[in-house]
Amino acid sequence: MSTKSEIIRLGDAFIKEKGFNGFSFSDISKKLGIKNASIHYYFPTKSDLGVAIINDELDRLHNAINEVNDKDPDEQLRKFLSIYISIKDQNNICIVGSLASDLSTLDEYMAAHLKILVTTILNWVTAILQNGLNKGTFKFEIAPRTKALLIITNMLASLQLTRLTAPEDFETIHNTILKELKP
Amino acid sequence: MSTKSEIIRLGDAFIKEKGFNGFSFSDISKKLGIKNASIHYYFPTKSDLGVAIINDELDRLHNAINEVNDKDPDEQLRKFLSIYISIKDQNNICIVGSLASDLSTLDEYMAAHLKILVTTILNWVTAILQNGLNKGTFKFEIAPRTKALLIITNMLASLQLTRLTAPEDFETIHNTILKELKP
DNA sequence: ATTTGCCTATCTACCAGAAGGTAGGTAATT
DNA sequence: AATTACCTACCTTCTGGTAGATAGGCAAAT
Repeated sequence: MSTKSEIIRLGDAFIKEKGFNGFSFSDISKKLGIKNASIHYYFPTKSDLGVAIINDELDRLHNAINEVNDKDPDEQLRKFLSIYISIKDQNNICIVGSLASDLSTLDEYMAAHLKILVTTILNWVTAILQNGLNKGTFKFEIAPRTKALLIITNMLASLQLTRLTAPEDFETIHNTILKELKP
Repeated sequence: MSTKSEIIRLGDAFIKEKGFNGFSFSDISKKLGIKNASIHYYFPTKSDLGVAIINDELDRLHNAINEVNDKDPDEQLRKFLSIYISIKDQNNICIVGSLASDLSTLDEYMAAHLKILVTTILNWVTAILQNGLNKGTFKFEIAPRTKALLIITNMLASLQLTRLTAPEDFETIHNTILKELKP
């Protein structure tokens, strides 16, 4: 892997572990065995790195969306939920939750790209739910967009919260979401 | 108000606005017109301040719990939800969500006190829901503790997320939670 | 075939400011 | 006399960031 993509990968991991204000260029350069200045060569400012990390996440999200594009809504939703499961397995939190928490410390560029990421997720889940409702795969009484917001907030905050409650709570929430959608 | 409680009040506000790693002693001292060293007089370390802020939140939570202790479950739940509404009105996020996001950068003392705060909230909401279920005020099919987790995660993450989606989303989520509990 | 020159990816060395924190002093209050 | 609530002055480490050097690779011009 190239140095540039290694920097993005490590920055992404640090945001999920410690938050955007919780890591420094030194944290990355020490792990890679390079100097701080080499990171500035690829990313002039920390915000430039932040934007690159968000765009990288957006790329992977688009890949995930395309991967299950022609599958049924149940499988699509499971694909969505599996993203959070793998974050939980690493004892991290989701990048959206991490950056949204620090929103007022981010500059306009990072905020704008974060907004695109959030909108993409929300639109994807809304479409999955709408589709599942039409096909009879899912059953719920509220607007698909609202249901999407409820499910996304459940997953996002359960990553943050269940590190402080019982270890099995995350899985309980995950299973309950699927169960409650069943017709 | 005493300087000490002003420091706690400002620290609390900064955590909700910028996160624990997003503010410094200078941010507080400048706002209060005192010197950094004066904050260290009351709180030797930043973690000491963090613990005091969490304990202060816990005090206010206990007050809120006692305030509606003999009211019906519907009013108790509205009291709980009103806490998030007033945070939203200030365009901030909840302190639990903020600190839980930065969990791995907090020391053991802050983490332990944060855990107490989370547990207190979860137990309170679980009790409200259990009570409402017994009395027929609420209707839901899952375990009260699980339902509490779902509602808390909805509120917590919607504060973070809805700053990036549509402005009315927060209120929609709030109203949906109440509506779905109706028998 | 060799020189010239530019591009890439790193380095060394440095900077100003902010971070959290400490030591010791002082003036007013109890 | 002791305590409280500040202050000045200072320290160390870390922060994001900059300037300029270097060494290798490629590629066109001589």
